[in-house]
Amino acid sequence: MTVTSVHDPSHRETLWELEDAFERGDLVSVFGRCTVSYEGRAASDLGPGDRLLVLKPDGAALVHTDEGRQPVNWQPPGSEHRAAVRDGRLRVVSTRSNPDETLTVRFADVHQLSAMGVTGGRDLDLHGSEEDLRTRILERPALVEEGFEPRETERPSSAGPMDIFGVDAEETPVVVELKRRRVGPDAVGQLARYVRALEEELGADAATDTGGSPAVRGILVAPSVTARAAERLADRGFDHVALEPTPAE
Amino acid sequence: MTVTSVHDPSHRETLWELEDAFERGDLVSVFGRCTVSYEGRAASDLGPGDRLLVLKPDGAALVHTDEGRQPVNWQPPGSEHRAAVRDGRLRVVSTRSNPDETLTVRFADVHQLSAMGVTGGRDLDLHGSEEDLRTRILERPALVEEGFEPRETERPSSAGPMDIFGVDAEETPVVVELKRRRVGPDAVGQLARYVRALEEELGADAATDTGGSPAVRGILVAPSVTARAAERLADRGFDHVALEPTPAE
DNA sequence: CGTTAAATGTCGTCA
DNA sequence: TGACGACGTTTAACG
Repeated sequence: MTVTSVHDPSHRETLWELEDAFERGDLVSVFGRCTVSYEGRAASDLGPGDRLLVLKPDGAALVHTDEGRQPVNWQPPGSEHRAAVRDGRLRVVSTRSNPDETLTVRFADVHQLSAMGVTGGRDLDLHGSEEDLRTRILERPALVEEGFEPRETERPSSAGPMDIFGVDAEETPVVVELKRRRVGPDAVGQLARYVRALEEELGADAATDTGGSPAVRGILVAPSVTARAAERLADRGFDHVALEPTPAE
Repeated sequence: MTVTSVHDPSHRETLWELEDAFERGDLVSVFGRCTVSYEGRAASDLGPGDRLLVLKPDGAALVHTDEGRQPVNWQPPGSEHRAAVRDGRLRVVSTRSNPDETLTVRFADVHQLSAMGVTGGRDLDLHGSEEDLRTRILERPALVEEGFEPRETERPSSAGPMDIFGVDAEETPVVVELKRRRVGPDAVGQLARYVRALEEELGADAATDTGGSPAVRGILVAPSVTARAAERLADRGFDHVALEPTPAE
């Protein structure tokens, strides 16, 4: 592991270090005073100020100010970084295509440059996602409802794949939509599309009869729902089951 | 503007520099070999590897590997950073509440630390957003349709505020939903909710008559729509108007 | 605070 | 490559 570090370098010196770092595939961070402009899906301009520019060997570029989780400007992985000195000023340009986008960072001053060859793990072990919720339910279907029997996950339909397809104790088809956290109205709409698609598939004649039980049931599994989502659930005759992706401690 | 920079510092030396930097409100970047663990809405663990840790004075923390636009782990603004040396090893912990979340970075080695007091502009001038699209239409309503007349923007309804409310040449109420880019089925659902809410508001009796024209029209303005979104638009009897947020060059 | 919808969302997966 | 939905989404606006 090698780290390059230069303090208050000249623009031309920074250029050399950047070119070397690109060559080596280093992860680069540059502190400096700069302006930033972007043109692509949208367009933006950012006046002079001190920022942190991060350049990654996979093509990602990030411009960070002293605030926010999000970079003020960026370029996604797959972009190409180039550096040059024009009129004695360092300029870093990152471009990509599809869509065509360009990020330009013009430095007035470079305060600090570091570059590091990165080794070691990149694989994050993350738990508590929607997949954990699915696993939990498949292991213990009664968490959804007594007598619920999962038949298929990611079952295809004309409205896309539904999270879990199964039947209830009465053998009525059930579409289960999973959300790892509190949901709004959009999730109900998603569930409704799956239910409708399945009803059509099973035959329009099987549609809800007046006063009868529905041909296809919809169950939304989520820790909780907003008031508006609850309304829409009631409208559609869907059920909500309160369940966390991981068991409460 | 002052930049602090130390190369291959000891863990204890890093601790001092970090505490000073927190005190000054500096933007900090640390290159080093570390493990990362997170616990909060979800939980994750990341094995040993070289990473870039960015600590911001507003409480944001970012852990970046050599890949991806997104940090592999992070903490949002408003968190609190603390640093300590335990068993001779530097440990940086960032915590926040509501929800309770903790990010812990344990360093095996610190390669480089830089800290900078940030001054200068943070205000980004961004154009090409949905607001530009709204402005464009309000200036030239015929872009939506000949005879379209906007009456209100952000008009409230029981389903939330609609982007543009107006009437067509026949004085039929029109709900316009704006999207700055190609849209999927979710946008049609959003438009449908607004149209239904407005129909209910204007009186259920005004609902679509058999073969008659609808009581309330829905128009989706977006550069383009996916196939499934087009289906749903047709189902609902809504129109699509192809329009970019900024005029084509 | 909670709710809602936008975003240069980003990122994976699958056809 | 485009479409689709999850994400520890983040972020801003509004009640």
